[in-house]
Amino acid sequence: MLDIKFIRENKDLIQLAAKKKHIDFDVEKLITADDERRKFLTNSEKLRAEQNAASDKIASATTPEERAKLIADMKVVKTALEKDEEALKPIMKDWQSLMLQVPNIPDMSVPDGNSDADNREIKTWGDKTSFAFEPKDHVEIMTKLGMLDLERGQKVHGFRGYFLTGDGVKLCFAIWSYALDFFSKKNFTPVIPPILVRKINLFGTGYLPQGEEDMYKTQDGDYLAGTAEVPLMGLHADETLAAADLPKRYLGFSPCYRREAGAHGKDVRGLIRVNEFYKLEQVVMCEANHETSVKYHDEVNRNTEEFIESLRIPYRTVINCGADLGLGQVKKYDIELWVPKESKYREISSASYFHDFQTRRLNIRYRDQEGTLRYAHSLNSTAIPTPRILVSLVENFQQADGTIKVPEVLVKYLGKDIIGA
RNA sequence: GGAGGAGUGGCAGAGUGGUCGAUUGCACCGCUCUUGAAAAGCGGAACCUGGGAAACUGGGUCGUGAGUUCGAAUCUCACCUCCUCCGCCA
Repeated sequence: MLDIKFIRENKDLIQLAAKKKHIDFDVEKLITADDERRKFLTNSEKLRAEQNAASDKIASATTPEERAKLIADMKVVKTALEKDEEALKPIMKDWQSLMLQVPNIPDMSVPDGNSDADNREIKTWGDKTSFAFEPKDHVEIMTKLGMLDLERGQKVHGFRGYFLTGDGVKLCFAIWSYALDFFSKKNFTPVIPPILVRKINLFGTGYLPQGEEDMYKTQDGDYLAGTAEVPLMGLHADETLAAADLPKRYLGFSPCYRREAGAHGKDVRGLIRVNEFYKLEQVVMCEANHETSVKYHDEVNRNTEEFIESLRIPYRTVINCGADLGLGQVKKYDIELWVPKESKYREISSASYFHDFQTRRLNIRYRDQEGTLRYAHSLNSTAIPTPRILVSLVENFQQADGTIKVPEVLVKYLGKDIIGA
């Protein structure tokens, strides 16, 4: 959500933002609705002022006659007020719905584009793994080593279901433990949040109203969030933080649920796209200025890059183009890992910043040095998702005999240096 | 699942239809006194929002939303949260 005053003063910017993000939004419709809203609001405030003044007079009326007269007068005002407020209701509803559709403005450095194919590569790291043998894909490798059972996963869950078993599980635990140590050193506070959340948190983070289709909903009206970002942003909702406590750095660990409603034909095999997975997620709330946001954006993205580098998996980093940005995102980097069997880079991480788009919706503020209350800035980035990371990990580290060499940094967590030996 | 009780400013805690946006205490800020501090005294101070260059000024906010009323922190209803007891499950 943006400030309506800002929107009114910068409607061209908003319209351009919508265009760049390929979002269908007409800013003029909002301005018109806002004009209406203001008109009725001003009128009802005037009537209320009248009512408040009369109310004092009624209280101090000296004679019953005077009192009766004043009350009779006020009945007329009351009727007018009721009429005005009745008219205001649909206008407010329309206005609020439009306000939730206003896109945040992408940064200048965000490239134009129509889809993720237009994301701009800004960095590559490591050499694409070469093999002296015909490499296998992760499904074959993991199934043979008793790490993955897709067939039974589908029996139990259906399409996109999977069982991780044996060393598949142990490898996940090793990655989680390593990630916990790694990110704790970067001053992140680990958090296991509720992932079953109230609707309000999803509106606050910008996943609703637009993302309804991609979420699982319970019979109580709660939702299973697709990322720990949602509860971690909700954590400080309606709070005023101490400026001295900023930035807040949280490392969330949670299961994630995604219906993948718009992706039925995509990635139908293996562990790339599943309905439930686990993810460690970085969330940062910082003071409200652009440079600070940019600084932490680079920091969280770099954290994940470093983590991947320590695993020694080849990757590239891209700047997402306009069309690949969410409603509230100002800028986003994706990190993509090399998947040998597919011979392409696949997304593993997404780092974005929002300015005060989320904190405004969630009412997360702090008092700055001048004592002014300000909405904090928020950003988040994947730290590491499992089991998706296993796809690249096992494919890049597979050996001719079908075993997997364990990345050096994970050896002490897994307790062995070869899987399948 | 059933039965009760409660939600008021940073905290504690009054207020049960009208000068209440709210008594009071603690904490906080300024001033006086003091070599300095403490203590004491005096004064200030909630948040959101419209208008205004500013002074200032209108509206809203007592968990949330709706209702009754000329008027609601106060009455009614729904919801949320917390507490106590009973039951059930682990």
